[in-house]
Amino acid sequence: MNKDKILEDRFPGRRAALKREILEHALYCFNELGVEATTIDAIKARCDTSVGAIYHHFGNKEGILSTLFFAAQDDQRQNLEHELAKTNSLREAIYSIVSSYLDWVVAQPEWARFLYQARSPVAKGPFRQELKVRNAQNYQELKEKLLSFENKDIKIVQPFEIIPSLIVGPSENYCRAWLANRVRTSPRDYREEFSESAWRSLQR
Amino acid sequence: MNKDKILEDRFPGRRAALKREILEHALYCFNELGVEATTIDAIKARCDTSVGAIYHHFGNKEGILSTLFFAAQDDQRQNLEHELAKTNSLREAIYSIVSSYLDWVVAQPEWARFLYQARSPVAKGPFRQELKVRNAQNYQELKEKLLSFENKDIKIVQPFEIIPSLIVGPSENYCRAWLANRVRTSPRDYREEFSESAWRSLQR
DNA sequence: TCTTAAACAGAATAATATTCTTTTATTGCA
DNA sequence: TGCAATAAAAGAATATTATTCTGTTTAAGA
Repeated sequence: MNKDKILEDRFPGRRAALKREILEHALYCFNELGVEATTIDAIKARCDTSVGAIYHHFGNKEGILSTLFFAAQDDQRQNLEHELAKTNSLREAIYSIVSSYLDWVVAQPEWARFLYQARSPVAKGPFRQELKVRNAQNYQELKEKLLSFENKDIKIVQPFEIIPSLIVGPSENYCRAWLANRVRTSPRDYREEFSESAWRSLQR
Repeated sequence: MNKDKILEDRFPGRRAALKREILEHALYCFNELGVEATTIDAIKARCDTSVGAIYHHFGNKEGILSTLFFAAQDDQRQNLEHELAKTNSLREAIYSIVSSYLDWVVAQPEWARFLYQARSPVAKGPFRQELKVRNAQNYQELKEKLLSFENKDIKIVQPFEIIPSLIVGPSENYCRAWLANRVRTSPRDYREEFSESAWRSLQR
């Protein structure tokens, strides 16, 4: 299954089997019950282990949460990077960013749901610094990539800081709605619409 | 001060003074420490009251959270409704939605910050049904308003379910970034850019 | 095989949320 | 005004949950 790949890629081997097990069930609990309502006991019960094992691997609840969060974010970023590398124009890049975002959410709905709800706690918790660094890095890489394209013909909105919001804002908003069952249609079905709209929104 | 108006409008009178006091300080704690890390004791200490008083007014922690959440959401919605009522064309409506959103966030940064971080917990908690109903209502009203405008000349993207995401997605994304200090420039400074971009993104 | 470090278990403790009982203040009404 | 009746508030008692600690087992490398 695809879901497990995110964990197996990052915590490989027989030795980390329980670690992956705990993470998998913790993900389920966080999504099902919410972050605060998920107790260590509930996770323990679901994967039939001990508090000792959980605390050995993660230190505390925040540790489980952050491990999951960074694993998900990293997978999403890798996916984007991979798709973005193929592009050769700004227009292609926009399409690639939007499409890979929508595809990832649809392929990993549980991870995506978690990513949305865990951001705030992680941003406030003991790993906020790591989150900041990662965000800054991702932002820089994206900026360099996008600015590397020459644009003779087309005028793009200024300044750069609003551009990421214009590109992914609508897709993100729709994906949240989809994951919360407020809309039914899969985000993938709107790849064209969101890509083209993003592209139009950038031009001036 | 403006901040208090949200509470005074909804919990008026001398009798509710402590209730407002608790809410005000709880808002501060939730934003400062995060929802889960905020203890009843911390709130109690900050407004120099007793656990009995807190539980008398709100039942439990979730009650405080939900009361704050719905107060904020309601104020934001009222603001939008008020601005939207003045409009007479689709284009005006788009501008009004975007502008009132940006203005509200800038006017009430603490409430906006809270709204973003409290959505998930409320959606999972005992008030999820009320949240659902409110969302459905707001969605219906917006839909009716937007579809009420005739559009002879301009073709708009289909179907309707992606339109709200196209309109507010970018603004929302940017406001989040601003409240997290990832960007410096006030969202208000980009009223024109976000309004025009939204409008362009809708046309096909 | 032996040593060492990691993995795991579960009882003990600490922190936190919630309940319950009592006291005090406020309102509505005779 | 005075008198229920109800709401507000306090804080001790309890229940729930997170975390620590100590001991035991397991696996890897020498």
